[in-house]
Amino acid sequence: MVEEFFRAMDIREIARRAKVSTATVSRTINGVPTVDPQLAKRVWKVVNELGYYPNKQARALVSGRSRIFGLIVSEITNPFFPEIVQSFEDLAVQHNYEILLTSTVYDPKRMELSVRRMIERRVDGVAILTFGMEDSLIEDLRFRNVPLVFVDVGPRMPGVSNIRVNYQEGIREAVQHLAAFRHARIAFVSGPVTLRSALARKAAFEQSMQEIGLNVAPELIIEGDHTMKGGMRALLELLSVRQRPTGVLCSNDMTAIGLMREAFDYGIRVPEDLSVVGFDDIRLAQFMIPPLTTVQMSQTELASLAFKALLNHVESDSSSLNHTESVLHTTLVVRKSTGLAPSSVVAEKSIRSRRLVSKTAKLSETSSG
Amino acid sequence: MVEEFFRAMDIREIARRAKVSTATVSRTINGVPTVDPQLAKRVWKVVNELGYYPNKQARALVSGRSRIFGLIVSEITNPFFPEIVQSFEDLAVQHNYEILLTSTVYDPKRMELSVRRMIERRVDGVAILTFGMEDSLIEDLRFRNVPLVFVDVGPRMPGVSNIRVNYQEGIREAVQHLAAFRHARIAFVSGPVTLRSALARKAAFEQSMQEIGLNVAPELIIEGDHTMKGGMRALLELLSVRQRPTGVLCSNDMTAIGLMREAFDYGIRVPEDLSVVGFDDIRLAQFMIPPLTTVQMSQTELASLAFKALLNHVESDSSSLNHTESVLHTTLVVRKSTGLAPSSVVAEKSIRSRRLVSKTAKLSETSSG
DNA sequence: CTGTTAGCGCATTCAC
DNA sequence: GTGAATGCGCTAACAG
Repeated sequence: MVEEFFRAMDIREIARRAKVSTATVSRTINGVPTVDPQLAKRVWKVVNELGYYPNKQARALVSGRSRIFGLIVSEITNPFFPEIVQSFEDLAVQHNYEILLTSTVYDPKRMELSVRRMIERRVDGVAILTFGMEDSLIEDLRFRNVPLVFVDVGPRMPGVSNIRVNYQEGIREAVQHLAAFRHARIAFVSGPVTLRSALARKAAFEQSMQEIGLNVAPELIIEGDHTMKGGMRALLELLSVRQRPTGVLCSNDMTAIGLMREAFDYGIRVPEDLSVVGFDDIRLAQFMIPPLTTVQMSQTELASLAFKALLNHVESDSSSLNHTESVLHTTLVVRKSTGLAPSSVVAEKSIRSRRLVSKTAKLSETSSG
Repeated sequence: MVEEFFRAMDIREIARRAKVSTATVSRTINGVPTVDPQLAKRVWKVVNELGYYPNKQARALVSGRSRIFGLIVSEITNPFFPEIVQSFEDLAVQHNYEILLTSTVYDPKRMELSVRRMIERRVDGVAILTFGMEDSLIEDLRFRNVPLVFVDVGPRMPGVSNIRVNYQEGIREAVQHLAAFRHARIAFVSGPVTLRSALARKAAFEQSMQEIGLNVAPELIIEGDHTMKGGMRALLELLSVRQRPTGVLCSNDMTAIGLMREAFDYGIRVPEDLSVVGFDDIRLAQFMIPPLTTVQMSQTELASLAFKALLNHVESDSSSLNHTESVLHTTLVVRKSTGLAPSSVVAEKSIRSRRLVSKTAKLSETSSG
């Protein structure tokens, strides 16, 4: 059997074979109701037989809309993002959009490049989830009328929507949960102080403590960096403090995970010796040992709010001059990394500040060195 | 100050302002060397002043190449993938490509839709990382001359490249590592039997055991499903066996993590009571408690091989009729989830098959119920 | 070396 | 209700 050689199919070819004009083919495919059912049937027949798929590049060119939304994240490997990307894609599929995903990997050049790529592909809108962006880049986008949506850090201007996160709610719950468990010395491991979102979490912590008359000891406020390593370092700092905390709230889950990991190495049991609370509720949190109690900031909802905001912009006639402000709530999810505070005597006793060195540990160091 | 209203910039506008033809603008921007430096300078000046970015849609239309590579994964939230996506994007940026990421979420409809989206956007190639794909869909792609690259499961045909994974290497290392630690009863938790890659791992395990004269007990071969839940279930099955294993090799890291999590709940210590080895070496593995010994299958290298294969196809003149086969090696990374086998007496003693129920646990169940 | 012209594949006027 | 013609923004002939 001789296979027919591949010829790039186009609307013209369909038209020829269906014996109609290209305009009719276009109308049929796009569901314009004024097409004669007879002709439409002929067109669909040919389309299906030939497996014709319209060229979206061409469509975009003539229609002026690419049906692509940009999604800028700081790093896909940050466990906070995959969940968002997945939800965002689900919505994109649903609305017949494509998503152009780029990551900045904390590199200003890369961030600039991201924006450039978005513009060159003529995206219909951009969701920026990097917790910060240069004004000049925002200007680049806005100058070209590209609708934008930010989380937390967006400017209040036409064409730019914002999702404000209510950190206070969840963090207050976390602090009160700890207090209910008799914790009085509660530490906080912040994110990088350069991040507005990190600062907001810290402020929420401090306020929540004050609300219930708890003292926030300065030596119990540690600056982390939202990484696991940062969490590990934070635990070390906390160990060196004269009077140790019995509970600790972390600015994100990765920090909490790193901190728990280090605690394990030092023989500090969670939650018996130390209660740990995270923030974000990444999927991983529930699979930690023990499962992490954390403040949930729904990634699904975040994605949904962002997508809807963008969609709203492109669909509104007012040429994207509107601007919405939505708010994302946070709430505590209690799992097993928090428990009753140890009495201070017991606490001091049970915290053995020596590394557990096993044969296995030694072997590992040898084989990796 | 009155802002100049935005006018869609195009090559014609640049040409007018620089007092040259559109062809010259095009040549300049594309670095064609035969342009008079004087004119080029004038063009660049205008381009920079106006912040002109070429429209890639139009470029793609006329050039016939979109400079987009498709990347189909099964689920972005599977920790195995983000690392790959990141590496793939790094390469894309480097080579001036865009990536169209879609996930199939184990849904045939969605898989079909993925392929359709790829075709409609006229991608220059597709990397398929879903460990399986319908022949008819492959045919759809190949019929349109879209270069493809598969991992493990690709057909051997022109225009289709394959990355074969050498599972044997790493798994043999793992088995021998366990054997060196005096483990004789070693269990294996497989992936879904419908997955070729899972089957290959299991076969590699069995062969590795036989090579060193170790018996593989049928009751110690458990069918998992590459999820954490599956790992949890697997541990339960292993507990019910008359003579328990002292070591277990899992078909992927998620399984190992779930298994360890369940072991924790049952008071089974890793590695003192049970040595656990994973497969994949996802980033998370090193942050487990204890850090997971696992067989590494480099995600970075996988991404690189895939990208290069695609690039090779589009750059070769032979209209993508070539076909490469590359191999991805695997190797054991020893961390702390493996140790000396307990003597069988000790093993039975230390495995306490009762759930640890604490007040915290109760609280958690209450608050989530 | 530069400018003019003709499409790339499609949606959309405008006549009929 | 349908078709012929125009143009989206750009590159690649082709002349000059």
